[in-house]
Amino acid sequence: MRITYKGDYALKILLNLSLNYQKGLIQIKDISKKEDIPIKYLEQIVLILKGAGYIRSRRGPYGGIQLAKAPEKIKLGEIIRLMDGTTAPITCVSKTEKSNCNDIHRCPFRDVFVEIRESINNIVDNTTFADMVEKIRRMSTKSPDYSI
Amino acid sequence: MRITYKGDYALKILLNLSLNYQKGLIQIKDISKKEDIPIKYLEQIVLILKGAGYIRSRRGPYGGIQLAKAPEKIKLGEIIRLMDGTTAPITCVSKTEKSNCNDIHRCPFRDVFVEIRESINNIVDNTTFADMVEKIRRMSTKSPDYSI
DNA sequence: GTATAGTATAGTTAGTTGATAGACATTATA
DNA sequence: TATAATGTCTATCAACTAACTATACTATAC
Repeated sequence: MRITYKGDYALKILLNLSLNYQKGLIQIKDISKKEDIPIKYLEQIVLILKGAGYIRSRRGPYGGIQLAKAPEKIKLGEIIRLMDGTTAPITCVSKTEKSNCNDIHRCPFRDVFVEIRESINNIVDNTTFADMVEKIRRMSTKSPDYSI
Repeated sequence: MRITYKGDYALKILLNLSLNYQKGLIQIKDISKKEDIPIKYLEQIVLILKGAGYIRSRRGPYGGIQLAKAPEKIKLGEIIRLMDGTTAPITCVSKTEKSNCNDIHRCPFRDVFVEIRESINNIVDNTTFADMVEKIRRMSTKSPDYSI
């Protein structure tokens, strides 16, 4: 698994929205400024997240975006797979992408790769954005930097 | 971490050499045929492995390559890092590559990424080519396919 | 001296990533 | 209803990387 900027940006977007869950709309340009993400690139990522059902939006003045699901219902793994593809270290052991391994039964590395994949999944599929929010709240009771 | 063909090929090369450890030289072209790796690409990878001290070679007729270290001394992690870079899922938590994270103390994802990195390292740095050889021997007592 | 096999470096091709640009659609409100 | 604010959509591009290809060179055995 490799997390690219795209995936990292997506995580940051959803984190910001999670911190403002049920507090109204947040504007893309404000997230752009706060997280230092190029606005036009951010827009594209937002559209993907919206297309996948994670975000709701409203256009026009005072418009903006907000979470469409509760933070505790969104796992990091879903977002990483959505943006960057499989969590497997190599496609020959991916559950979500095609492989072209030809001697699947003789390769001694395979078990190792499967073990890695499972370790990763065990983490990313058991961590939600609610966990991230809680971590921030614990880190600083005031958490001034995340109130947009 | 993502393992590319380059890394995968390197693992296969060293596995073949491990299976023939202390049994003389193996020719690049034979590994190329057996593992179906384009020979010119394979040569480049062999040079990297040689430069890093994993392989010894002799040119000319009856030349070839062989392991320069015992299989139990070579960890999968070393090879993956050599060929494909850090094992971290994102450079902000890499020990071996530079990062440009600017709020290292406020990012709640960081701990998750560190946990993933450590899980991966725990696997790849505790598995050697001797383990792979043993796995093959167990899988088939004859292991006919690996005798070049 | 010639064939063999590794060494070295440069070039090619295809795909991905990260980003920019501009036109378009929707909405609030004056 | 006009206007400005905001998200939506599509196209394009530069940089990078992966994977491979080509060609010339060097050392060695016989």
